[in-house]
Amino acid sequence: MFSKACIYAIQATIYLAQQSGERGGKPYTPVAEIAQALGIPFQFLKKIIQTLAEKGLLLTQRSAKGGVALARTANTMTVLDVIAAIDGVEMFTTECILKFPGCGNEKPCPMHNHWAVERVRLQKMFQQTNLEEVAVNVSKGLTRLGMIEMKAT
Amino acid sequence: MFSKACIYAIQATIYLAQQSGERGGKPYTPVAEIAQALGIPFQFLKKIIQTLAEKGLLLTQRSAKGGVALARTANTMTVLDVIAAIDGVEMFTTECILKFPGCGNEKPCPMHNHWAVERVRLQKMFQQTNLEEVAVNVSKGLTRLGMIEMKAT
DNA sequence: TATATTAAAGACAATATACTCTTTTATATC
DNA sequence: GATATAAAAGAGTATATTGTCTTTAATATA
Ligand code: SF4
Ligand code: SF4
Repeated sequence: MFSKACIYAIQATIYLAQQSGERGGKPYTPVAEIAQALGIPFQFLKKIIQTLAEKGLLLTQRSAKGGVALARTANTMTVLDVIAAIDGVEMFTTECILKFPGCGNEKPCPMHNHWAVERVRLQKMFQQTNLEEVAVNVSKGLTRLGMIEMKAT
Repeated sequence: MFSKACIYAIQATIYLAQQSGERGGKPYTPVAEIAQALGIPFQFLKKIIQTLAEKGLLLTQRSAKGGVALARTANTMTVLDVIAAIDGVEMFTTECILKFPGCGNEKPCPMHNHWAVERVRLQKMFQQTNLEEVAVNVSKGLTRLGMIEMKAT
């Protein structure tokens, strides 16, 4: 469905959304902390975060007290925004099932009529889910962000 | 979404479904013909077809006049059957979005509540689509199986 | 200004997926 | 039975993705 990089990006941004409401004078979170907390390979996560920063989703700051932070408030950033930055939205638009070049309504593959309905639902689902609401559920302990449940902070 | 092998498997089985109603005294289709017609790498397709045969979806026959054929009538074989044989059904059951081990209703990831609804719809969609109906649409020219439209046969 | 901390950058390594080649085996047909 | 055709089997190659390492640059703070 999604690349490993994309999954890590989703986890990391949700983690940042969780932090953003909570640390008063500490606006940035070091990448090492995120990687540690979520069990994501540190060096790999750095590259992913660079990409997210290039796409304007994150702010980065070097030096002590540096790290990364969401570029906008968590409730204005959707899971789809994150997916779009890493894997792109092609899976919801053109490259879905049989991935024929130039496919679509005029030149459909055999699954098109069925799939065209579903993919809109999927895209909407990711678009309507913003990082804040997800982060709140994680903080409440209703869902987990990593391999083990995280305790409420 | 699906591996290349899985996509090729779907295309090939639909092609066979298309043939099955049409060739009277020629029950088997050579893999080379399928690969040629659909623009799939021949050697790769052979391996995929071996897997489908091992899983009981296809019958194979060596020698001249040999080839492969569907093991059941096309209207009793679903697209989900083909997907299950190659990529498995994990994406519809356990390994969907964030792919945490042991996840599910009790230990959900942040997308679980949304996704759990969608994945059932997706699985049903592939389960309710059998190869015959798809093949008929291809034969009618309503949909295409390869990079260019196939003409009605 | 010196130091410690952290991101940026890019080369590199490991793994997984996609694809190819060669040899062998079965069997229909002549 | 000899021959030709096509699948079976398995080793090998190529490419993409995932993950690691090292060096450099920025900057907050002491
Ligand atoms: S024809 Fe439709 S369903 Fe098929 S791959 Fe193209 S956009 Fe997707
Ligand atoms: S928690 Fe649910 S949605 Fe998330 S990966 Fe597991 S099964 Fe899929």
